[in-house]
Amino acid sequence: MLLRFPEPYDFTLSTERFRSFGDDLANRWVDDALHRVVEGRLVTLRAAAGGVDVEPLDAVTGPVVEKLLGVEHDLEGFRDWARGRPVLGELVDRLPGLRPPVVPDPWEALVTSITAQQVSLLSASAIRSRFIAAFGVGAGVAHAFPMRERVAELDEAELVAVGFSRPKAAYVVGLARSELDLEALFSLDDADVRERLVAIRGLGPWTAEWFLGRHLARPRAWPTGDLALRKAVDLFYGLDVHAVGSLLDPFQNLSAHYLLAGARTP
DNA sequence: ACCCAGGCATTGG
DNA sequence: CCAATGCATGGG
Repeated sequence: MLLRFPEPYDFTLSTERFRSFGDDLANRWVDDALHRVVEGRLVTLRAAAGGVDVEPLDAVTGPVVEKLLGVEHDLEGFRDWARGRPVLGELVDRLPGLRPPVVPDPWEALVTSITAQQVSLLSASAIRSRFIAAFGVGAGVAHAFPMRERVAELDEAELVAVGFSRPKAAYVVGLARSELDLEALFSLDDADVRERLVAIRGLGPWTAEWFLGRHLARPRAWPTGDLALRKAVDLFYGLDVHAVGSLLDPFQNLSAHYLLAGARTP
């Protein structure tokens, strides 16, 4: 069934991330389609004229898929704002229809970020897939991301066995066992979200900022510590990432995604 | 055999 | 308070 997005929307461009950095078993790119488990059922997303072909599309999968595909981003506002600007004006023209995907689940977003700390995204996705294969429930070509409750019961050694460093294994198990209500974070403002996250061991400024950007889709998220973003900012502006952040207000989040995508495909 | 890759906590000055 | 260090894997 067709899920429509306002034009311009380019599914293939928007999902390029999954292909260039390695998908994982919970977000699997096979046969020109993205596969993900939603409430125990396999859902398949494929490019289609006018939007995305989603199978099955119903009251349960619809909202998750819309969130996954970045429905919360104010892409129209961003494009209007970018028009006539030196760098982003050119990037929105060069990358029409790029609507960055969002991690639909907060627990998955945080664990995914922990796996990606310091190491290459390719290496992170390899480790993550072994983790998902071991502790997530399979449903055809994809697996559900391992549940927080399950991970809370694991021994750290079980995570080390799939490739986590010892510190990261402790971070993930500690987060799972923590009192933090991840679903409640969406009602807090950006500063309070950062504060709550950074208070947990293993979640630093970089992870908190990508949580704002990639899970909550907050417009001002701007991960200044991100190595790739620093390089992209230097490439396009020749300026420090902090200085550029204020120039991009209030569209830092979409700007970051466009700068990163633009730097990848010159 | 190196070195780097979309961090973070811990330790030592 | 800032600099140095360990971490584990995948790719070059």
